[in-house]
Amino acid sequence: MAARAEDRRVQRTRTLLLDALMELMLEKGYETVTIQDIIDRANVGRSTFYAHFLDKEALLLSGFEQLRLFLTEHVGAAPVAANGPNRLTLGFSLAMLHHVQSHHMTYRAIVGKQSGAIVHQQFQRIVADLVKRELSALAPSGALAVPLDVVVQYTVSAFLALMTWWLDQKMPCSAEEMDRMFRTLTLPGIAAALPQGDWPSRERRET
Amino acid sequence: MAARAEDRRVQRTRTLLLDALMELMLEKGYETVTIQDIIDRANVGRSTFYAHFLDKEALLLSGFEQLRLFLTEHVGAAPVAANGPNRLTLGFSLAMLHHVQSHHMTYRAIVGKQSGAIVHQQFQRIVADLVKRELSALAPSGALAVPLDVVVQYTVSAFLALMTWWLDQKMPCSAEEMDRMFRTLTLPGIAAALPQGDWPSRERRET
DNA sequence: CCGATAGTGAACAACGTGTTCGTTTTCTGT
DNA sequence: ACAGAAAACGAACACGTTGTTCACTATCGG
Repeated sequence: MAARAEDRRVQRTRTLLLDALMELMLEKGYETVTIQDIIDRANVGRSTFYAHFLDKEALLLSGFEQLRLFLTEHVGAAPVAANGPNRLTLGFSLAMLHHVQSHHMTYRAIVGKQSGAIVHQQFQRIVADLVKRELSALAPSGALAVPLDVVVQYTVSAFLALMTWWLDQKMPCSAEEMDRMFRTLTLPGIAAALPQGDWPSRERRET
Repeated sequence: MAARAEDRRVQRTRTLLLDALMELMLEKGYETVTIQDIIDRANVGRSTFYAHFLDKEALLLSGFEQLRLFLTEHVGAAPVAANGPNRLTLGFSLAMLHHVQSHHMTYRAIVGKQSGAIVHQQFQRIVADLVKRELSALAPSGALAVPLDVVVQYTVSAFLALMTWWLDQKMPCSAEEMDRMFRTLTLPGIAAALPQGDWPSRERRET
C-alpha cells in the first residue's frame, strides 16, 4: 500500500510523544508537565504535536486507550474461564497485580500523588469495567442489600487503595499477599451485599 | 486591643476570597479556576490576594484547615464516647454523612469529577485521621492479617466511594441507609483483618 | 527524479502568574 | 476631629504557557 511508510512515521512520532509524557509524568507529575517539555524531550516540532493531538490531555487519553485494550484482553478474560459462573472470585485482582508488578514504574506515574485528577478518573474507569464484568454476572436481579453500582464503585476503590499503598511502599510484599489482603477485606462484605451469590471458599483464608 | 478592627478587615477579605473560590469550584472545577476569576468574584485587588495567600493552592488549603477542625471536633469526638472501647463501630460514618447532607453543595465541589488532585488528597487525609483514630485503638499490637495502614486506607477509600456515589446520584437515599450500606460492605472485612477485635453486633444488619 | 506527505521552527496573539509601587480607603488613638 | 498607621487598591511589568499560522525542509513511493 502507498500509505504504509507514512503510517509508520506517524506512529513513531506518536510513540515518541507518549513516551516523553510518561517519562515526564514520573519526574514531575502530569499537571506540571508542559507541552514544551514534551516536545523538547521527544525532539518533535511544536506544530507536529498539534498536528497529532488536540492538547496534552488528548495525548494522555491515547495512552490510556492502549492500557485499556491490554487490560481488558489479558486481565479481564482469564478469571471468568478459570472459575465457574455464579462464583464470586474477583479474579481480575491477582492478574492485575502481576501486571502492576511488571510495570510498576508506569503504574507509579499513573497512581502517584502528583498525577492529576483526569489520570485517576480514567484509570478508575478502566478498572471499573473489569469489576463490573464479573459482578454483574453474579447479581442477575432481585433485591440486593446494596445497589450494584455501589458495590462496583466500592470494590474498585478498595482495590485501588491497596494497589496505591503497595506502590507507595515500594511493594514490600508479594502480589499473592496483596491479593489475599484484598480478598480478606472485600469478599465478606460483597457476599453480604449480594446475598444470593455463594460465599468465598474457606480455603482462601488459610496461609 | 489596637489590632482588633484591622484583624476583622483581614478576616473579611480572606473569607470573601475563600467564598469566591468555593463558588467558582462548583461552577468550573478547581483546576480551571483562575486567580483573576477569584479576585473578580470577590471584588478584591490583585495585590491584596497575594498579600494574603502565596497562590491558589494556599487559599484552598486554608479552607480545608477549617473543614478539618470542624470535622475532627464534631465528627471525630462522638463515636468514641457513644460506644465502649474495643468495639468496632466506625462511628464517624453516620455523623459525617449527616454533615455531608447539610453541606452537599460544598462536598460536591470537593469530591466532584472536576476538582483537582490536591483537593482529593487533602480530603482523603482528613477522613484518614478520623478513621485512624478509631482503628488504631482497636488493634493495639500483635500480628494482624492485614497491616493497619492498609486497613485504614481501605476504609477511607470505601467510605469516599460510597459518599461520592451518593452525591453524584443526588442523594437518592437517606444518610442512615448509606451508613447501613457502608457497614454491610466494610465491617465484615475489617473484622476479618483485625481478628482480635470483636464483631459488629448483629442488630446492625436488620433495617 | 518528481510529487505527495510528514515534520520543522520561528513568530504571533492571547492569557495567566506573581511582583512592584505609588495611591486611596478605613480604622484607631488622642 | 484629625494625624497616622494599617490595609486594600490597581496599573504596569516581566515572564512563561498555549495554540495557530506559514513558509521551509526531509523523507519516501512510484
